[in-house]
Amino acid sequence: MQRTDFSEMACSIARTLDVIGEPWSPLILRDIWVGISRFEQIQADLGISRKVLTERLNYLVERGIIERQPYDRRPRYEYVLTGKGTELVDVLMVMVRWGDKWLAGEAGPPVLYRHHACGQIGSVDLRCEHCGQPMHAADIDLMPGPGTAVVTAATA
Amino acid sequence: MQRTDFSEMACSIARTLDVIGEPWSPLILRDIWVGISRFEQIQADLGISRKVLTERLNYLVERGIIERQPYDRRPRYEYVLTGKGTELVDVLMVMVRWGDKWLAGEAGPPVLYRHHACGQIGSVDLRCEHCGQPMHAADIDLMPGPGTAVVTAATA
DNA sequence: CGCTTCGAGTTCCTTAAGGGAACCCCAATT
DNA sequence: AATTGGGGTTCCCTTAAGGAACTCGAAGCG
Repeated sequence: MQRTDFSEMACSIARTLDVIGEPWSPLILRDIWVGISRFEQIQADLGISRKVLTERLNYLVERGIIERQPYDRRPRYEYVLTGKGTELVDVLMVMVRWGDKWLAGEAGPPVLYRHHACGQIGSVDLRCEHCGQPMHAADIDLMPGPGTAVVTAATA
Repeated sequence: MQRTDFSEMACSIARTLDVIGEPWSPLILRDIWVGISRFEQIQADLGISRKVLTERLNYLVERGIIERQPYDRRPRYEYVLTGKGTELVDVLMVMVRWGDKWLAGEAGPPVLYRHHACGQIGSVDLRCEHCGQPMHAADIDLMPGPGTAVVTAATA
C-alpha cells in the first residue's frame, strides 16, 4: 500500500480523514449537498478526472456517506446524501466559515448561507452542547477516553 | 502539475482544502494543537515519512497556520499555532464529533473534551451566530455572495 | 430497423507525489 | 577528538492523479 491507512488509528480525526480525506472527496460531497448530484454534472462542475470521480463515488457509497439511486428507466443514476453523509456536511460548513474569513480576500465570500430559523445571513458558530457557551480550541482540556489505544499484555 | 490546484476556485471549501487538504496536514495540526510540536515528536507520533513531514510543515508555515520557533541555543525548533491556525482547529473539532459518533465503534471515543467554561465532557455543537438555534446542512439556503465567480465581458 | 445521442462509466498511458531508508549538518557533551 | 541527538536532505521505488480515448446500454429519430 502506498498511502498510509488512517482508518486504524485511535483518533477520530484520522478515521474521518479515511472517509473524506482523499483529494476531491469534500468537494464531491459539497456538490451533492447543493444538488449537483449526477456523474456528468459533478464532473463538469469540478473538472475532476472521470476515473477519480468514479473511484471517489464508489468509496463514499461503500462508507455509507451517499447512496446511488436510479432516476430513469434508462441506466441513469444520481447520488444522494445519507443521514451519516448529511451530518458530515457540518465539517464542510466550518471549513466554509474559516475559508470565508481567512481566504476570501477583497471579493468577499463566494456563497452566503441564510438560516431558515431566523432568516439571517451568516455563519455557523461552535458552542458547547451542555452549556451553550463558545467552544473553540483554547476552551477545552483533552482527556483519554474509553477507546484510547493501549499496549496490551498479550501483544507486548 | 499533477494534483489539481484548489486555491483559485471560487469556493471556501476548496480554498481551505488547499491549506489543509493534503494527506497528513490535519493530523500534524492536531499534534501541534495538543502539544506534540517538535519534528522528531510529530514524526514518531504519526509515523509519517520525514520527507513529507518537512514539506507539510514548511507549507503550513508559508500559509501562516503555524510558526517555527527556536527553543534552545542549539538549532532546535518547535512549531506553534498562529491565530489563523488556532481557528482552523475548529474544523478538527467538528471532525472529531463526527468520527466519535460514526466511527468509534464499541470502544468509544479515544479522546474526551472537557469544556473549561462548564467543566462538562462533551462535543461541540453548530449554532447560528445570529439566533443561536441549531444550524446544520438542512437548516440553510445557499445564495450567491459577492465573491462569486462570474464570466466578465472582458474575458468573454 | 438501423443510426445517433447521451449518461455513466472503463482503459490506458504519463507524470508527480507518498513511503522509506540512508545520509548529513551542527552544536553541545564527555 | 569522538559521540549524541534534533532536524532535516537525498535517493529510489511504488502508487495515485490527470487526461484523453474508448465502451456499453437504452432511448429517440428518420
